[in-house]
Amino acid sequence: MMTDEVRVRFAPSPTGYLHVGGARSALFNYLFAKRHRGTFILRIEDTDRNRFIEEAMREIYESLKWLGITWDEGPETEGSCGPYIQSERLEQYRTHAELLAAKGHAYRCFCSPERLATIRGEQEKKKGKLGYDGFCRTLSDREIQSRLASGMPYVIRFKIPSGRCVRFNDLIRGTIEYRSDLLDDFVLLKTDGYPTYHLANVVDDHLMRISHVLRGDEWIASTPRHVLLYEAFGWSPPSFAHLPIILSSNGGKLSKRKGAASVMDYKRAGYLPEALFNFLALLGWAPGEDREKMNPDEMIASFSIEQISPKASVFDEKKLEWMNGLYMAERPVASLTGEVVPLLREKGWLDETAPLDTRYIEKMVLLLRERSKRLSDLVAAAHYFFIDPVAYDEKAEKKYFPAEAADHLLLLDLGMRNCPDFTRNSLEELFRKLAESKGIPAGTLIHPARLAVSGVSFGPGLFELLETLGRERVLRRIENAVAHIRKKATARPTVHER
RNA sequence: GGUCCCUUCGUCUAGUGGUUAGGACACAGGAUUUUCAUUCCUGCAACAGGGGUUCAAUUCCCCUAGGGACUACCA
Repeated sequence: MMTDEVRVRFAPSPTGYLHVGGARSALFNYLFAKRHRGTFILRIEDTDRNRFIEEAMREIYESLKWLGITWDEGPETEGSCGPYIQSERLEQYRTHAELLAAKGHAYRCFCSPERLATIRGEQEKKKGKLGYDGFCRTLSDREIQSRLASGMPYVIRFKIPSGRCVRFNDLIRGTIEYRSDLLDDFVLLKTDGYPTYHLANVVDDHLMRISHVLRGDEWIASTPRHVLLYEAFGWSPPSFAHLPIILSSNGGKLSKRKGAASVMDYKRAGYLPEALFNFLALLGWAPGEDREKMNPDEMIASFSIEQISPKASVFDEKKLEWMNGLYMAERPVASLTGEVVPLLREKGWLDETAPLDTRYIEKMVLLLRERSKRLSDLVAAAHYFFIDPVAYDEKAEKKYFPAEAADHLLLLDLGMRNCPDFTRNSLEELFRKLAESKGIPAGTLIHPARLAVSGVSFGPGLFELLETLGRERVLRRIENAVAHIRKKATARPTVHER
């Protein structure tokens, strides 16, 4: 090793959206790089032309940026080891595959997909070892030349050495051993000239001087192949750490069908990026000291691979909700308002022809923020700030809209009409005094008033709510409610309720 | 089938050869409040099972069970 510089990479393949499991891998790489003042690299592994999805690259970039995970080298930022998109490095892979062939560590294989399927079928029947049988290993030069001359398609396979014990150290689990005889001669370069993951990964990690490979634990079983590849090239392998997967609450994989799976799903569900960042970091990693809510700098300061658990963890959305609530509470109102406005527009609650009443929306956000766990909850609770209630919650109406409530509301209407400044304090004074003069509990006025202005029986403190809504809206809604109650009262005699 | 990985409250986890096995989320109860939410108390709840090693194992070793990954010209 020339240097002990930390260089890590997140290497997704653009086959779809960025899964939260992938995001967590990216996050751990990021935290580790920052912890050691190293370099975090983004590399796109697009060597499968069949599964490539154009849209996916953009979604990956967008998801990472939204989460606040920025890369030091990679697409869009570049760096000294580019290009960082594998389809732009095909020459590199071909050269290296040929190099291995020349050194006797690899060979051309002309076996047809049909033959491969046949031997595979037989192996399955015999329940023996699966994998390529090495048929083309022993082709003579003459046979190879004649097939090449006739334009027969071929792949380049790695020649697995026999009788070897392949050992590597996993920073999270310790030593892992495999017998090389269990491995088959895997493909390095495909018929179409693209490399397989194994080749591209090893070549790039070496060329990009990657010091630590932190990746999903589905790669454990492939690691001995990679180790053998490094050896064949004469390179020293990086350190490895395999991260456990993230499961859904039912113990299975996290999937779109069972709710959310991608980073953008969580954005759409109303979560804040800093909350998801914090939550994801704590899945499989714990800094000790019972600390949970941490900002990125704190996480970076205490991050270490040794503290990562080898155990798969369940994504507990309830806990994410709780944590999101904490971040909602500390987000500045102006910032939260910026997040909420587009969502209100989607709902069609904002008058697009009028100028945006930011002051009003900010006051609303201030009232709703502490009782919302997600942006979507806040928006869901915001309707009556823009739309007059057209109906009232049924149970609440039975409880808070008795016939005499109309008289109470009318008195309040009169009082509020004459209330000099319409602030929470004077409104509260008005309510309390009125209740006192009528000899009734203040709640007898408060509850019907809340229902009248909001249509529901819960929400912010009534007086600040009234102040925020403003006199005009409040009086209009109170009068609507009075009319509603009176209409119901006169209708009642003709209606037999059960 | 083969190989490999994993196993502390329901969930995320801390932890140690001798602890009342700690915290957080969730859940339940209570306090506060004009409602809801917040907040604050309190409670419930775990070392997968079986063998060893040891004066002593949740902790070290082995086995079993359960879960998972890989076993492609996918990553």
